[in-house]
Amino acid sequence: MSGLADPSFDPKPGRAGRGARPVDRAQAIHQGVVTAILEHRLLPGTKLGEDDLGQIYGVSRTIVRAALQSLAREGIVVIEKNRGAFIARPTPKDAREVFEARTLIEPVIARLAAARRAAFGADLAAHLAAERDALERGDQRAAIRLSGEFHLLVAAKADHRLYEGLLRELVARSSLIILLYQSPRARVCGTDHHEAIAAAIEAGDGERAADLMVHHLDELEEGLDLVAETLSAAALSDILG
Amino acid sequence: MSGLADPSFDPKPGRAGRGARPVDRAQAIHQGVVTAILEHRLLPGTKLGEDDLGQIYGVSRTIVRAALQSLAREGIVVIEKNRGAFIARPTPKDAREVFEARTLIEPVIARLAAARRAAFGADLAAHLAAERDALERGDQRAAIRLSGEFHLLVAAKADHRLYEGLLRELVARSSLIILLYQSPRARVCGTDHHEAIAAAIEAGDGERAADLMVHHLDELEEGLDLVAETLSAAALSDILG
DNA sequence: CAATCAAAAATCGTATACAAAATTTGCTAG
DNA sequence: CTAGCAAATTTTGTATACGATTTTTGATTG
Repeated sequence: MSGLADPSFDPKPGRAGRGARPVDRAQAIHQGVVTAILEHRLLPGTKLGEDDLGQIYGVSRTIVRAALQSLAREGIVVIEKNRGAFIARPTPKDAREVFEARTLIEPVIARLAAARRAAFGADLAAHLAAERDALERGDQRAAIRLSGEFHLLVAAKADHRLYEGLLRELVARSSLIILLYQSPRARVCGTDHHEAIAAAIEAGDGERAADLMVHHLDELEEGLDLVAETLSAAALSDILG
Repeated sequence: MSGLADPSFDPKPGRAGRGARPVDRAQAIHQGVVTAILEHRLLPGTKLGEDDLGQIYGVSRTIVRAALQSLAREGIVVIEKNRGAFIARPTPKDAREVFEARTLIEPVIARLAAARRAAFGADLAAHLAAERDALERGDQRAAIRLSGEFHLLVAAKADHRLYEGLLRELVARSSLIILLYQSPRARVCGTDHHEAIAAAIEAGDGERAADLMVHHLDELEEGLDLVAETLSAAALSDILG
């Protein structure tokens, strides 16, 4: 039906026509696509046809267009003139830039979160429990998504809107990067790092939290194989050759 | 005709109907608004009516809408449901966040630029000349805009797309912040700081460039009066009371 | 049988039409 | 003269229509 891969495309099924709140439909589509990316259900290169999305969400192309443009500005979707919208394929350079930015910003976020730990509920603990649970249940998709959302949760606690919004974008892009470049040997990220970071934050030890965060990100990046210059286009012929 | 202030609204006049390249019209509107903000011709709170902009640029509301959504995502325009789009009014907290982010990112950018100084033309020198010239001519608007563009020029030299795009957003927001909060005593920024930074970059001294950049930003921020909690809404009644 | 090219189908870009909401205007009453 | 309310106007939200571009299909030819 669409582009390179079709991972049984179905972000946020059956959510249409609810009476609760007719919130911004474009936002709903945006959210649905991002979640699908976070769960590795939408793969890089997948085409997002305007009519397709419109039909899935029961809205006109006008709304879909707004959502796609929004996604494009975040760099997780690429719009090619007169050709359509596709899930982005970050290049190795993109990947390095994203991780460099995260390594710069996230320790700062961790410090801020640690400084405001009074405002915490049991949110962090609850999240970690959910992460562990998904891992034990073998729910790979939820585990991957939750792993990314941990970072966003910390950012939310830091009470810094700008950093939070920026990180949201970076995490989504990271998801695509990991999907494209994670080397075979790299193990699925456990919750150990997250738990250690959470502990430092809740102890109010900002420096330690920041250090652990940097270490965590470095290890994540080391698990990538960013030499494959064009895994992108070459892959298909390699697989089937 | 429109909102709070109407600074003889006219971003990019008479540029329509050129034959050169019928590039993305939404991009043109975006650019026009940003430039107007950089030149302090568009003031915070100004309403950007869809029909108004459409008429000015000779396009339908569809295009205008795309541009406004793009501007809104960058935080320099606020869209209120069923009320329209307005130039944003950054709060003091917004202002602090923006400057904190700039203080975090720009020294890194300066280091990157210094490391790649081989790729420089005489761009930096030419820009500084333009800045000086505008200042001597007394062209306040050009001077303010060029001052912001200096930072973007350095970022462009750093060859880091992500940081460059992010800084573009931060600089535009800074322009609004300065307009809203610059304390009366703060002198108009001269070119001294920029010249020193440029010199360090061209000498390949990344550390010095980074230090100077931080110092420059700190001084910029110190020139702001961020205590006025609601200069925004209160101002009008204060002025006329 | 492979390659080329033209017609057909699908998809995007943009303008416009209509409904919903907010703002403005103008009238009336106190 | 001011306050409050209702009609009229303006403006935004969304769907749809139509032209332009790209992609696909299928036939034709070397």
